Amino acid sequence: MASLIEGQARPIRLADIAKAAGVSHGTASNVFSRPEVVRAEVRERVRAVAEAMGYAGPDPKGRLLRAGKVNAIGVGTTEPLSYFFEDPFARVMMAGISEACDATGAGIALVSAANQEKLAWNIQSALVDGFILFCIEGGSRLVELTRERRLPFVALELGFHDETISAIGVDNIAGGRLAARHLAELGHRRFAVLSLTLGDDRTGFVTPEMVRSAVYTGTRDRLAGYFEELSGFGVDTKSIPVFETENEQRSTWAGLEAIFAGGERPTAILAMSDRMAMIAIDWLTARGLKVPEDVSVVGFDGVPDGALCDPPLTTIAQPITEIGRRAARMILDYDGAVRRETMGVELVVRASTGPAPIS
Amino acid sequence: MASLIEGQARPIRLADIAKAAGVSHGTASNVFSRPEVVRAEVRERVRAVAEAMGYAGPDPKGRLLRAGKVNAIGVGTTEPLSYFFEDPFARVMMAGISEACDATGAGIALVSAANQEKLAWNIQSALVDGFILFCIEGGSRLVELTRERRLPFVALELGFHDETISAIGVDNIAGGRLAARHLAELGHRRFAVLSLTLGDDRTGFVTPEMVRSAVYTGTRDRLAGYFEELSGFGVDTKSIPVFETENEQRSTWAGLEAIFAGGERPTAILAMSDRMAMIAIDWLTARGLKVPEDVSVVGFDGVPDGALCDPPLTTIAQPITEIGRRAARMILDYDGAVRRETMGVELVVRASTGPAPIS
DNA sequence: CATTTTTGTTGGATCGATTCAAATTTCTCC
DNA sequence: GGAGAAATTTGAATCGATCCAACAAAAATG
Repeated sequence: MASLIEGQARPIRLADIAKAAGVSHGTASNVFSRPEVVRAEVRERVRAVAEAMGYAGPDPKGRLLRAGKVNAIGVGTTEPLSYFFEDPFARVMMAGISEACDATGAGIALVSAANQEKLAWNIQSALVDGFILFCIEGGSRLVELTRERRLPFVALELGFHDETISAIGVDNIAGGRLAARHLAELGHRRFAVLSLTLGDDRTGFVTPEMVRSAVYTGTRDRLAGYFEELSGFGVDTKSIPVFETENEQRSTWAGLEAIFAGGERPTAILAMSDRMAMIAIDWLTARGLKVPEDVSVVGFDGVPDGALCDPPLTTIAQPITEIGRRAARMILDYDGAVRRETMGVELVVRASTGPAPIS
Repeated sequence: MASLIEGQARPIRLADIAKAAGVSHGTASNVFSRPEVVRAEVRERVRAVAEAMGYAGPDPKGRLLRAGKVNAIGVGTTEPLSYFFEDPFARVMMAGISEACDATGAGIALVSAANQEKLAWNIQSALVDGFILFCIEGGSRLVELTRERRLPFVALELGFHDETISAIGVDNIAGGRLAARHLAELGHRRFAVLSLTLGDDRTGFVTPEMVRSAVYTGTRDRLAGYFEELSGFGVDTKSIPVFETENEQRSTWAGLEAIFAGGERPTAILAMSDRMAMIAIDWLTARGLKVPEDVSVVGFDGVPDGALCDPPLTTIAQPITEIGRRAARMILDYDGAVRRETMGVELVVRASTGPAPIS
């Protein structure tokens, strides 16, 4: 049926249809975008001509320029694109963003890049009305690049203090306290911390000065929460080993090796992400240490995988989906204001934590 | 620094800075897109003016219209957007697509919609150079809508025979045979099949006539593979219950209930997706039936979750990531040809299958 | 110094639609 | 039949850039 898809040469434009049907551009345009204002007879004639000529419908590229709004939001990260589909935290967040976008019919464009130049280019040329930024490693660079685009944007998990930009985060101090209190109440007194990064591209043990000069306030606050609470239980926080990792297996293993190489082994591990916590559980189990009988582990984030692992993970749950929804709505309903929201977190007790072993 | 982001009234255009800097718009354009052709002195002057006026850089909307190519590929489905982040099969596929896109710097736009009208609109207005279609339920509608856009597209997991469109799929017959042979060689003789849908929106037991008139040839072929192979082992395939599900929990449970309500219980289940297979394992375990001692289960797809579940799932693995990569490249390197590729599958034996129980 | 080459700049045309004020046609109703 | 109202249609202007042929200026060459 219809015409063959030959003559690849020059795609048919609305103007071609208008001429062929003997009407003006204006009318031809109306046939597609506001059919009710065109007389039925004319409308059908134009439609027939369009069909016969194999017109694909008004090209969104043209419409876009006129309309101004793209009706899509960009989600950016410095990780490779596959991060969105593989990382459990990102996935739940994306589900929340998707929900808000689905509700208003907005699209989602994923923005990322292997290297910095490409990232800059991709951000500059993304066809979106605003950005949601996953600020992990190199978040400040990402924010800087995005700021130049002068489009609304929201930073997620904002790792640094910049009051001039919109952001949604969680109460990291409260989360840290909740985790620490839970373990302390179970009788634990010897701890170790698997920390997210405090600055860019570094792993290893952390000193108090490094904490003070932390770039990422999220990390700093969780640590502060842990320490404040533990101090209240009479724990000497200065002696707690804090190992900075990159939230992946290699550096987390290195951290665990280093922590367990010392003489006084911890009976409880405070991990700043569920991912690290689960890696830690695997590592401990492989070493013959039972979780939670020998070592308790508490994570942070509350990703669904945590409930499925063995043993199920005790964690500080963030309202990830809700954060995603709100972030998307901030962009969709942008009103020019800088908004900063802090969401609450809650302790979810599962089976990776238990009473401190009798020493 | 720079100028305040006030005067929201009218964003600055390239033409504005050209005038302010006293150069033509052609030169101003060159400053941003081909800086090497403009004299250093002029270039810096224009840049300074742009900076001072708070110019956000050339608007991609404008560039796009001229350039013609969007440099992004659309991935469409009839499921809600969150499908891409939640379904394990989709996630692996997206990882493959992401990889190819990352490599060439192309973007990904997710296209989906709650209802049909919105879906049509979203497909019509997606800013992409081509589409990759997840053809699940309602795949034919999706293909029809996309065809009207007259942009290159590839169907994934093509569920119906339409030789005029590009598609990438797997050898479903071979996969079916592999699964069936494995079980038959373990001594199984009583089977049940948890099938994907043969047509749209139906669940329940399947009759031979329904198989013959199947809309989805993928489903039909897997079934054919199962039956051909089992016949070779002397199994009466006519007596094998085949239950059509929607690849989710509710209908899969219903299928299992129906299958196990009968007198002669199967010792082996052939599931057409890993998802169903895992749901089946849970259901059986909850019923007190041991997998694989009492009932063996083999899945189809080879998603990573299958290796993690308990017991780890024996399955027919598709090269999902590779399919994704190829699909993306088909769009990125589109040459006007209709391509149809069939990928091989392989049997991955894990712990969900074992010798048939002695009856 | 005249001529060619090289290098930089200009401004009109174009990409493909939408919009809206003005012009035209059609319809109502006396 | 004609005035006035209502319904349609027109066509120029616009969205924001890039491209390119033509021109101008500066540099190199004979």
